[in-house]
Amino acid sequence: MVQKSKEPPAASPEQPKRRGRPRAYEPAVALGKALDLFRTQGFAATSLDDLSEATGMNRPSLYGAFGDKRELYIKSYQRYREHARASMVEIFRQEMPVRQRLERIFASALNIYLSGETGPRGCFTVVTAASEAVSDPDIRAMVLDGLTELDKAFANCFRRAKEKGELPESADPAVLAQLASATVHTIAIRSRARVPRKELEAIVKGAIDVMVGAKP
Amino acid sequence: MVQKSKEPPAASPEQPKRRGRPRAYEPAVALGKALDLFRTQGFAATSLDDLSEATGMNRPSLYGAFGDKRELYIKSYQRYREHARASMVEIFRQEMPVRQRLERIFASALNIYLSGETGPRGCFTVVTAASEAVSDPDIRAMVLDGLTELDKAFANCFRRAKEKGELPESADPAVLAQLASATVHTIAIRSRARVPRKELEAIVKGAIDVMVGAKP
DNA sequence: AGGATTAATTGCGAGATGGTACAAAAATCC
DNA sequence: GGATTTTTGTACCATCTCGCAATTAATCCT
Repeated sequence: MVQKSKEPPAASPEQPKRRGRPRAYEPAVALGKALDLFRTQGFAATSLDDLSEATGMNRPSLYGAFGDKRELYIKSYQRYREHARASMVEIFRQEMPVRQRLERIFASALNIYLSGETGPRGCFTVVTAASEAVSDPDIRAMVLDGLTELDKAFANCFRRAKEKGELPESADPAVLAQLASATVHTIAIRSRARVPRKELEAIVKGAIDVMVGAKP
Repeated sequence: MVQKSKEPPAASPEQPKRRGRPRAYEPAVALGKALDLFRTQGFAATSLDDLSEATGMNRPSLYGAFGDKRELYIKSYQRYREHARASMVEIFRQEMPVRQRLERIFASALNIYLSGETGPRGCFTVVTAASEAVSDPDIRAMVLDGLTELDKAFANCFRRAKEKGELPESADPAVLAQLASATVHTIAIRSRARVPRKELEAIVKGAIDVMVGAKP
């Protein structure tokens, strides 16, 4: 049991005055705990007991709040994506040189991939692609969407840079974007093999140099 | 049941005259079937019943021949690596331009990743990295070794090219190698999301153009 | 206060899971 | 032919799996 206090959780901004017995958990933090587990262990290796213990909810409550295990996995993944997307939007808000923007994106990715109490957990999209995506069409569609979203973000980045004259006329934003995505994927995989952060950062630096030209 | 014939399997070249009851299966093909399953479903999602059915061996035989599930997984992975390594060696045997060698390597990877009766299965190293590698140190070490081996092969490829004057003096074989590995990883992941072969080939072509210069 | 409403808890059950014990079967050796 | 060796087949076990029904508890509304 983890979330267990007599005090009801800090009321959310607008409280729709829920009737009945108040929840003993906060859905958002419970979903976060579930996400943590799924990210590290994967779908099949995570039992409902694991989830129950981590969230502090017992099985029926989990079921009532999120549906069955698969639905919980999907909701966890959606939450993960929202978080990643928010970081991305933040990085794209202000104007800056391509190199700096790329550095920020990769740094953000590394922070996400290397976090974890028991060790790096990598990218949830990659983890899902490597497991459930082959057998579950719905999950596969979400993964594909995640991959595409990253490609588009990078393409957007390179397109802007080209418009500003930061890249040569010959540069193809789509190709560079897929190289950048590939770099994200490779560090996601390597991080799970416990490749040290320094090495991952070196990979990122090398990739950026190739993509936008070595720093003068 | 799959392997079931009265005739004993074609005697191996040197037959050490095994005593006792002859096997009803051929270890090599059984391991291949196990590998197929593990590659598509992953370790946790593959049950001993699945393995038993696929290999045509019942559980006690499986256990006797390969040890428990984890040992079987490890042996499957080693077999996968041996196969991949053999393809690589073949490609490195004869002299050829960098571009051509890269094209061959990536084509070989695509063939491996896109094969599978029920759909593409991707790269077993990536699949393992995304699942068991975080929790099992031995398996993690094998995965790390697999990643490193690929890096080295590509580095070797670019080093040779540079010596032959195919690449500018400024080219860094190690950096290019990691970009090439990243490309392998990204197509491994995308293949599991059922990205069509054409798109994967386009990604490969774009990456090669960036790495060794666009085709004149 | 009392009913309505919502959530938590207990505990169950049918089935799958990984692993093993034991005896029957099929080959070789003496 | 009988002993020996190795593999197979059947059956089993303890554990875990997911999901659900029934019950209890806490709050709101009237």
